[in-house]
Amino acid sequence: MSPPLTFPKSLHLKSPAEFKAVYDRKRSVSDGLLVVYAKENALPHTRVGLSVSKKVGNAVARNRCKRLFREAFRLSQHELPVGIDFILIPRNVSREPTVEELSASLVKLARDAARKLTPRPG
RNA sequence: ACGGUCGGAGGGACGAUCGCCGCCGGCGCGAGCCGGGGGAGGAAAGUCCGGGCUUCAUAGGGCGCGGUGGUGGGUAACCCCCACCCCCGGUAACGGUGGGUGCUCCCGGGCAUCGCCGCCAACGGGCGGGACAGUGCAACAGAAAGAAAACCGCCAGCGAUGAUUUCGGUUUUCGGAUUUCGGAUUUGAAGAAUGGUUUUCAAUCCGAAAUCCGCAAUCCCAAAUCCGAAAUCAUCGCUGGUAAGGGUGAAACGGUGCGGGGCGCAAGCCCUUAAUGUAAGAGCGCACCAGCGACCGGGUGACCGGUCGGCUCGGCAAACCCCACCGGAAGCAAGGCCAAGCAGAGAGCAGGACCGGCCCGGUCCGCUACGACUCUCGGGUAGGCUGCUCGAUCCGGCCAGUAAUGGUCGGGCUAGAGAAAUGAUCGUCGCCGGGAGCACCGCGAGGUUCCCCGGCACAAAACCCGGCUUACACGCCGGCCGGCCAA
RNA sequence: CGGGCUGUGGCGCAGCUUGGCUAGCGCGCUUCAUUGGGGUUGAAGAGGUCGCAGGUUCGAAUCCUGUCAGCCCGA
Repeated sequence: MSPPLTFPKSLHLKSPAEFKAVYDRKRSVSDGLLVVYAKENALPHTRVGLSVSKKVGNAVARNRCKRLFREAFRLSQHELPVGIDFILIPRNVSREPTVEELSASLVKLARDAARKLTPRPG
């Protein structure tokens, strides 16, 4: 039995202070689709925030981008490391990616970021 | 049916799975769970206007600043909407013209087309008050750019100069000499270093003028020079008149047309009469058009129509400005409430604070101190709720009104997020474009169905409304006008 | 939400207030000369819908209105 694939507001990053804390941790990884910032949050779950600039397009294009990001996070949240805050930033504005591509990219980048947060000596 | 033009409404549908944000009901101490139902637009956009709402004070007067500007309505209000007035633009059609081309014949027309002009359908555009309140602007060109004159020109008179003609008068006509001037030739000299070339001087020849001498010397004719007078013409100057005209320019005290006949030398008189006047020359007279003013009529009004007068006074205020009207400011990050936090300290002032351009004026607190207000400093810091969607609301009927819109009756509740929801992935259908063939219809061009591929716009609430503007794939509907065909 | 600025050759700017004078300056570009060649230098030349649309005016880069794009500031 798989756990529910919900995405309530408690899993959102909201305040500017929370965003600033994640950025100040300065741990980021990226590929052709995404830039991911990460920071430990000492909570029993993972949270996520979205940062989509005006370079993406008008309001319709930005909303579309954020919805795709949220759907990718919702569907793959149980494959991600626990207890970390992520910020997702889009790259490669020219083409709209699919949810499957975003989920695969997000899982890979989240695990890399988690490894960067807790570097194993040796 | 075609063409032109203007406008309106829409702008994917259904289903499955997994999700997001409110609401209602039930269960649960609670976290939460279950069920039901709702969840972007015509422009939500740009933020260009106007309001509601909130706070400042219940938003008052003047100045300043800003805005609006035909008239009459509508509205909570408006840089909005409706109707009308005026001006400008305007294609087709129509009429005119006869420029180009083609065809035709009866050789000059006809027809077709293109061009130009006029009148211009629906329609489009207009920050559409005021230029005898004032200050300004108009490059270049032009005599002159706003005020009436100056200037050119024309006319008259006077003067000067020159030319021609006429008249009158003086002198001369042959030869020689001198001087001056002009021309030609060759020679010589000098300068520029030489040659060439050129300049100057001298010599010779020719012509003209002045003076002198000789001859001739009576008159006439002719010619030439000079002087004087008159006339004409040309140029210049002065004075006076001026009422044609002045190539320019976007624009120059408006434009077009006409001005008869008879007698007489003339002045003048007579006739139909509108037909006069000057030394000369029309801005004179009349008619029409434009404009102005007065009166009459119509319209609530902007304004329109008619008659008369005969004055003819330009443009730009989207230059400053003047007039009329309107506008207090800030904005939901407005504003209100709650919880939490070790919790204050010092100073200033008798007056302080506020009305956010200035002044007047006003309001509140306090008036001799347990208070009000302001400033500074230390520590700490964290937010949450509300405002938040029932409203100039939506749908339908009826009534008033040309319309915008208003009234009334009935029904409905229709998103409320907050790092910000309204979605993601599929399936079926729809629409558009393309492709290939099977089948069917059709003589044929072609059409219908099935199959495959691609596409389906512009754009997302952020307190809420009314407008404006801009963007928009695709089809749908309607109004108005035009000519043609038919009736 | 409120306020302001800019748009002119390929690039960076001036001209706008007060409408008319040739739309100008620097760099760049092209050609020619100079050089064995290049640079430098000199001479000549090309290149501008003045963001777009409409209006006012005799006349608009300039004035007015609308619109598009970009930038900045404040809360």
